Amino acid sequence: MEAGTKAALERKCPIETVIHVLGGKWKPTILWLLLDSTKRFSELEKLIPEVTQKMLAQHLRELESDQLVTRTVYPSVPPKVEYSLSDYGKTLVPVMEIMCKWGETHQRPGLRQPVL
Amino acid sequence: MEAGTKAALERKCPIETVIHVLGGKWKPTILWLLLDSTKRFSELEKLIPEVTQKMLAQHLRELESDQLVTRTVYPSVPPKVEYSLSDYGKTLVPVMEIMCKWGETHQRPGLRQPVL
DNA sequence: TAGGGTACTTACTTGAAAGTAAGCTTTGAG
DNA sequence: CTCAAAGCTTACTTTCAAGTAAGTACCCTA
Repeated sequence: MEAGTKAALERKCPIETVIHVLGGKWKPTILWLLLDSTKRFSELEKLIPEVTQKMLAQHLRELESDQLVTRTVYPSVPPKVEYSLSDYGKTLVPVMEIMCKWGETHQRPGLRQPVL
Repeated sequence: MEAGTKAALERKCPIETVIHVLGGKWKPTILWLLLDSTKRFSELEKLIPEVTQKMLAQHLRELESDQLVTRTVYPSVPPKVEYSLSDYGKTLVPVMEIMCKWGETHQRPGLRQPVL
């Protein structure tokens, strides 16, 4: 660990942890959809038409490695893979809800807008 | 507005709005410090030694244009500029608190860690 | 007249995230 | 024998946030 890193860790705002796990371009949307119900890869593709297979796969892998999402493979042909919000992922739900609420209320013209 | 954008806007998760305003590398830290009290540019520099003047200025300008932060210039020599959390910025406090809490609880080894 | 303090800005470079396009695997159906 | 379906992976390119380093403006003090 290099000099300064420990101090940085101590001062580092825990908010960044949340931003880190939710911070991928499509992650909030994916989690939001999974909150509703378990979904297959192809269902997510259809529900988020702008996302590429690469990004969807990558974000799902990251959410899985963060343990927010559970991946279940059914060894059938053609393959079937289901993604669902884990119990751990569900601990994020109140956080997402309050973020959502603020976002809805305060998303308005005149402020800098996120890039679509 | 190009094709698809409207649909994207409608489906777009409001969580992204929050991530957008808090999403700069130093923004959560800056807001956290301003929540405590009004601070000068040079004070923020000292409190966040890793940030460069460029990034601090840029983030402060963005927070100001998002109306979360108020910038007050005192026309003295040498110049004095104070930054404080606006009333609007204060509406974000409960959101930041719950994010912080989740971050503190769930920041742990074994998960993908944010880049320092 | 030279230097110092405060609060920046500008030009350039680096690196990570995201996008594009194509390929792979397995097996049953035509 | 070939194709389609599902769920990816790989190689390459583009975009954009962040970092580096230097410069600017102002007036005061020594």
